[in-house]
Amino acid sequence: MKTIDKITYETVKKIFTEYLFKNGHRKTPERFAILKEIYSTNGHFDVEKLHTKLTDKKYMVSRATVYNTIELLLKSKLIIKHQFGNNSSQFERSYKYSQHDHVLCLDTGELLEFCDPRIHEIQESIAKIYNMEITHHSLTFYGRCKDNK
Amino acid sequence: MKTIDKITYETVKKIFTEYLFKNGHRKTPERFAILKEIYSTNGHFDVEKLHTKLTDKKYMVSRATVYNTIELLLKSKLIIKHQFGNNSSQFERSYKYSQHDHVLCLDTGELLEFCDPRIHEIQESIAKIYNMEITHHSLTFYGRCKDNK
DNA sequence: ATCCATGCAAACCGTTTGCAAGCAA
DNA sequence: TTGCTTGCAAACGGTTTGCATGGAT
Repeated sequence: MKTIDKITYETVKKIFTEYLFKNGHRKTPERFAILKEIYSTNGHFDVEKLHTKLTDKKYMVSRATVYNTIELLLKSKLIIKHQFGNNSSQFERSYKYSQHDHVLCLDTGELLEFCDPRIHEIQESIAKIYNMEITHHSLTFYGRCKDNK
Repeated sequence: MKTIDKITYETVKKIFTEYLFKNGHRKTPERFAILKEIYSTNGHFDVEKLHTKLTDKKYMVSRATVYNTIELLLKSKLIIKHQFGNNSSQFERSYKYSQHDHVLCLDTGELLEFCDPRIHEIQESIAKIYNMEITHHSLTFYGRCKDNK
């Protein structure tokens, strides 16, 4: 059983509260329950998984509200979205989570994370060549673990 | 009006024919019509776009057959699949098309291509660190063109 | 009291599937 | 002739939407 990091949660709660206030959205208990659930665990999740975890904990939130809140959390930069090629979108918390990329094992579905400074260098080259402002990127390597017999 | 490169088409036709034969699939006119249509144009396409182009040319193929053939073309490595974050999958021909990555303009939807050798270097590092065999990767930068007023 | 947010269910849309008819081998 | 392939339509699954009810302000 993983307990939530109180300081981290207080911080993201504050960020979210400010975002909601600035954009004229209401502070509803559902929205904070969802934020708390997300920041209570590490790793990736999809909407279904998140919704199930909430309802399992007897916190009844509708799927529609989860989708709505996910949208707000994306805009407030508290989570990021990934599309790894499966049908459903994957999300992960982004506050205090160092920017990283992924390696997906095609055999086991295991998802590893890595960080390589050369990506940032490539990004700067691209920005210069195309005269663009790059806001973000998505990099995933697909492969197989050799030690898998 | 773009005309198909005869030599390229003859080559991919041969590759596809061999793939079908080796895997016990039949050589149907629909499959080759789809292959030809794909290799008649550059750039990215989704299933809907491809299906429309075929039926516009009075070549009536069902969507189901397009999906089926796309699957075979993916397996025979004649096309590759991308998921840029929209709902629908994007594809592009891959034979004689140098491996490249993408830059997507968030304002215009314009899709640029680039190739940077450093990605291959990162890939080799990852393969070594995680003891994996990397089969492919997906890298997309998202940003905005500065010269767009 | 206002009116945005929630919850439910229906709608949506890209993709997959089941099945009868067609055609490659 | 055999049985894989096609085409159609229905099913599927993640996501979005419409609307009545509820609750934040």
